[in-house]
Amino acid sequence: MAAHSPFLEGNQNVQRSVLPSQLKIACSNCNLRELCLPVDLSIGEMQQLELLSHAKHNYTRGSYLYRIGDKLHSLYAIHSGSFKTQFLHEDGREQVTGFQMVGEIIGLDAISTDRHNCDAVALENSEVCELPFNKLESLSRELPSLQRHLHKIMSSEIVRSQGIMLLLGSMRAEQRLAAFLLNLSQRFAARGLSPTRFQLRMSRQEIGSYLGLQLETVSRAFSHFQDDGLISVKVRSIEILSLQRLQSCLNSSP
Amino acid sequence: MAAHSPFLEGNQNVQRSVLPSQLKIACSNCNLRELCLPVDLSIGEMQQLELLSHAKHNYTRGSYLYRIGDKLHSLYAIHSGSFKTQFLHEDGREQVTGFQMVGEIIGLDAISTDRHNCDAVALENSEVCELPFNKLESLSRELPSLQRHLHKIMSSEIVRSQGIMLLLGSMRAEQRLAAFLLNLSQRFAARGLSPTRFQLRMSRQEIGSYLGLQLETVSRAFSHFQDDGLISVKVRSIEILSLQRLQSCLNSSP
DNA sequence: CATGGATTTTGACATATATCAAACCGTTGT
DNA sequence: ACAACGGTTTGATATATGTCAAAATCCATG
Repeated sequence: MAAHSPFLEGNQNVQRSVLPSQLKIACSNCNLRELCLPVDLSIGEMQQLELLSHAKHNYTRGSYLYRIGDKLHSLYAIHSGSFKTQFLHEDGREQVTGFQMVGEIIGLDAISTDRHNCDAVALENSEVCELPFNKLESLSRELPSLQRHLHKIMSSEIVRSQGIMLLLGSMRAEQRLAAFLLNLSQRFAARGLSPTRFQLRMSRQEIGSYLGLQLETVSRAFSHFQDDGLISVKVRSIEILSLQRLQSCLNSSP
Repeated sequence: MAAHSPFLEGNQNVQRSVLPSQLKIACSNCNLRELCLPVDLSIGEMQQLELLSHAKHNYTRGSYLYRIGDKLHSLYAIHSGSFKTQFLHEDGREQVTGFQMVGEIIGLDAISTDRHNCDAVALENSEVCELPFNKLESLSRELPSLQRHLHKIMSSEIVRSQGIMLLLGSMRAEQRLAAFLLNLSQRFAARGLSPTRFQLRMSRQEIGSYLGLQLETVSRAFSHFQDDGLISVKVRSIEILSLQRLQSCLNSSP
């Protein structure tokens, strides 16, 4: 989706040198990548922001970060690990609406109603930084660049959803899976991780739910890609052998 | 989706009485329903907000409010008429991502990249109020309730998209159409218009694109609902005969 | 009021994906 | 090491929806 700029990363101290046009920082206690990186803040402002996110919490695989109906207190910046968000259908079935990884912000769904509209579940043991939403709002009233960036994050989420609507509405199984893998690839790349070899932290079931497919169809699509030499999968480990050829899967006509 | 509260509507003058807890207003030159209604503003603040939206523009059926790639200048409050938003696929096909009607805000997709990520096309002759985004941002820095509400509007859009993901990912043709009609019904109801008799301003093709179906499938679903006595359709005119029975279509298992 | 083009409906058929079922792993715990 | 269990793969079949084609209807225009 959105192009990511290169960045520095680390867990060193708070003080950073301010680089010419783009402030490159990593928060002392949390990689607030999404929230901080493109924002052009002074060091003093950064410190204010960091004060926001003093609380870091751990979540074990399968535990809930929040549940449908929970009151909105905070947004969360994922410091390590990953989550899924899911709607719960009246009739019991669930639909995965997204997978979130390191550096992404989770919880935006709750702002409209003051209550969370989906569940967020840890896919592995994970750490999140809590960003009390009231404080975020008041700080963004003082810092126009933070305000703008908060708006951008929300708008990105809208654009992301629209991309998935496109995927669900007009792509077939293998195109969907290709799009999904390429999206993961880009997100790993943007974090300086390998864009071709990574772990799938979610089950075939969850991938299927996200892509509007049955788990068997997902499995078959994986097998097919493998037979065609596009990827090499071993259950949860995947290597993309040709990003280019995978990309060309997206442009098949019907 | 979100519950709508009752409201007053009209094109009278600016001055309004402030009701106990909820300010109920209609802007003098634009029904900024989405933007104003749930916001608890003083009359002075209201006037500031109205100053924002002095520009009202007309769009004829089929004309573009904005196009993919256009620079973000403003959000738009629909004063009359309706629009569709659509993505354009690389390979030329388009996917409708939403239909917007009176009182709704359009343009939120552009904030993330400073450029519009979809086309917005008038479905009929329509009027919009322009809300320069810079002014909206600076005003919302001064007015916390406006800020909060702007956030809510964006978040609602996120939740709306997630609802459509659910629809596209796990409902079949007739369930999708039922959900679509019920959603329209609610939105008409919230505007004080008939929830059971209204015009469909979009083609079967556009409905299909939005619902991830072919136009023939949409047409067949309409016919089927009609045969079952749930609705009465005559091309673009529809009457819902039993909201309740239509609603029960949503809960069929597979 | 008649004509022509676009939209919608209906039909027959093809196909992608769902569904059901069984076999195959990989992991966990005893 | 073995058993037990959940997740995954693979196979056979069913079905909802897509596709193609023709007829019917609507709507704009002269």
